[in-house]
Amino acid sequence: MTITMTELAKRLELSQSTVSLVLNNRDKNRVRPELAERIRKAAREVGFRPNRAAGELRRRKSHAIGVLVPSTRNFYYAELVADIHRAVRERGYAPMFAFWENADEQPNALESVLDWNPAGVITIEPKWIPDNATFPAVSFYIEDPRFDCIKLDLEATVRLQFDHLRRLGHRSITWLGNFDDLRRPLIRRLAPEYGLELRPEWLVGRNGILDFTDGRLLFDHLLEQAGKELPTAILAHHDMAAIGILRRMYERNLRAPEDFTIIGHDHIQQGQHSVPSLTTVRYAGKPSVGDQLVAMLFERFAHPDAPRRVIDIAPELVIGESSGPPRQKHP
Amino acid sequence: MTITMTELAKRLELSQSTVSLVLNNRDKNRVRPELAERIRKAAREVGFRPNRAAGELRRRKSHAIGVLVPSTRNFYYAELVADIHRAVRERGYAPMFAFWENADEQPNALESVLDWNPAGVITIEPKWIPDNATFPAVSFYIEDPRFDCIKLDLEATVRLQFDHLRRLGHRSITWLGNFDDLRRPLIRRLAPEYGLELRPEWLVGRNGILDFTDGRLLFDHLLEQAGKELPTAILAHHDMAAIGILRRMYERNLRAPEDFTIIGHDHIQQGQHSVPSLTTVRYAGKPSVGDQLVAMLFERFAHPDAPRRVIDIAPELVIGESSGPPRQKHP
DNA sequence: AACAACGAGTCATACGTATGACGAAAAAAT
DNA sequence: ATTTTTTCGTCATACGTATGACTCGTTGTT
Repeated sequence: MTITMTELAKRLELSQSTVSLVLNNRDKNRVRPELAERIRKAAREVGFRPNRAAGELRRRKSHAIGVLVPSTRNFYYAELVADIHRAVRERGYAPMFAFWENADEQPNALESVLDWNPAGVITIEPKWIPDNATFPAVSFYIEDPRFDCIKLDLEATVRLQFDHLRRLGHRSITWLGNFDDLRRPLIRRLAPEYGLELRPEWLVGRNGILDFTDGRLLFDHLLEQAGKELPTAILAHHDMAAIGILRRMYERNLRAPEDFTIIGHDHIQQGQHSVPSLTTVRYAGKPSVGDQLVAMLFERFAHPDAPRRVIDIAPELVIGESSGPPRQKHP
Repeated sequence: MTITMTELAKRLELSQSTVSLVLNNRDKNRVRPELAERIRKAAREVGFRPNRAAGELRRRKSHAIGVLVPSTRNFYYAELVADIHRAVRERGYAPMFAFWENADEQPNALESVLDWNPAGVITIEPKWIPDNATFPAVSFYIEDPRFDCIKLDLEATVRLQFDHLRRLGHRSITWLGNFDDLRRPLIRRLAPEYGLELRPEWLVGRNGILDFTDGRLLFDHLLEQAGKELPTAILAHHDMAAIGILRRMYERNLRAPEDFTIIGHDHIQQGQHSVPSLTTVRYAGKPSVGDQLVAMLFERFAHPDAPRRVIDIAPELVIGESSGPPRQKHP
């Protein structure tokens, strides 16, 4: 924000165009190499930095990428954000993040991102994108028929979890998580197929974005609401909730996997450092989800009229200490 | 990036200036209210968005705030980042984050932030800022004589921790953390004052940015390197390291606080949900550190020549389950 | 009646850069 | 010797906006 290119040119007694050509490496056959070097050297010395606003105005192209993320309290998203950040910058663009904690904040978050005229937008769990959206977008987790999308193969996920539980000898399960989550109906539908009982009174849930504390609360609800009989295994909304459940179990003098098998989802770092460590599901694959989202968006930039793409990511089971055979008699 | 103000004006058969005046609320006594309303309505209808680049170019002022953060693997920083993000946006600016994992990546991160001509910069643990920096900056944790700064009162921190340990009856301690951390010399200096022994062979450490795994490794190092006698209390670099230590203790069939008292630092969320929960130190205070950093920077914008400010933040001890009286006889 | 003050808009310009069109000199080709 | 090509630069312009200067009626003041 200090010295301009024009001023630099004046000092060198050259035209601004010449300087511009050199500094943008467009000087092939247009500027003598030694002169080019002199310009570069001078630019370095005075610490010249092109004015981004002027450049973008002239090129008629923004280098901002809007990224809409539901909270960073979920550490899975924190890691995703770091990935996206890196991938976007590697391409010479700048990510503009906006976080929303509740669904009704999303319009707001979107607005504040659009204020930056982003070249494209990446949304995680999009709940609301206006119809007159003109920018390219890619979405994650929840599908939007207008955009490219990366989905998790949730049916495969549930089947993996169920299969694991069946092998361990479990006969009953429940799900502690968000009411609206896409896995909830899947779990209800697939449970019988694996010989797993899921009583309606075991199904407790919450709305909104969940964190550790919600795991605690949901576990308490389960114990209050369920009758004498309890399931032997619990599928948690995500690892954070699972950690909250484990903590609450500890406070109630219950142990995993002896009293309940707990299975998480997301494979966040600290799930592997908890006591006990978490059995969970991860979505690996190289490149990472963040990388793929960014790659997809730039693919779309390059080919605006290519057919819409949907990528499914396959789950992997990560077996930790929180799952094991059920007790014969429940406490 | 679609309809421009000029085009909007043309459609309304008005001059671009008039539209500009209205949309920037500079229309007092210059545009008839009903006409202003008509303009606003039209703008809303076509989804007009001012071109940020043009605006910034004209106003000669960027709305970007550079934020340099050492990694987000440290969840304390993840929370700090979220705070800064919110505070910056509330002021109508946009944070440009850059993360660095090793000290030698910081120049790079800084460069990529400066490419956006930020109006100011916030740095966490700055190791390297060039001398010819022209922008205002504020730094956190490590002091830079050129910039405003928010520091933690680390001596008070160590004294709080030591006092807690003395009351519990501890006579010996060590520190598992980064070699270069500012607390290391403090701990060595203050330990005798509290009747706490700290043998040189107990002092193990690492370089760089630490996470869960480093806690594990450091604990192993300690057991390998120390002789027969071991300290009864361990100060961890931060909560992440502390959680790693707790996990490793569990694997080695050791328990906190019976075998070792563990004290963390930072008060990250999941430290309160671990088993056992962490005794740790937090830096509370309203507003949060993130808010204060941002406020400080904007204060600097408003008064570029005000004297340099340094704010010290007082620690608070948060007592969890990981600290307790030492065993009489060590295993 | 003369003039000031105000209301309601428009004009013109500058912000800093990128780039196609142009020019002049030198080199190469005929 | 003339024409063509290449080399090395400069000129001029546009990107979309914000804003001080300006104009032209209308209303108010003495």
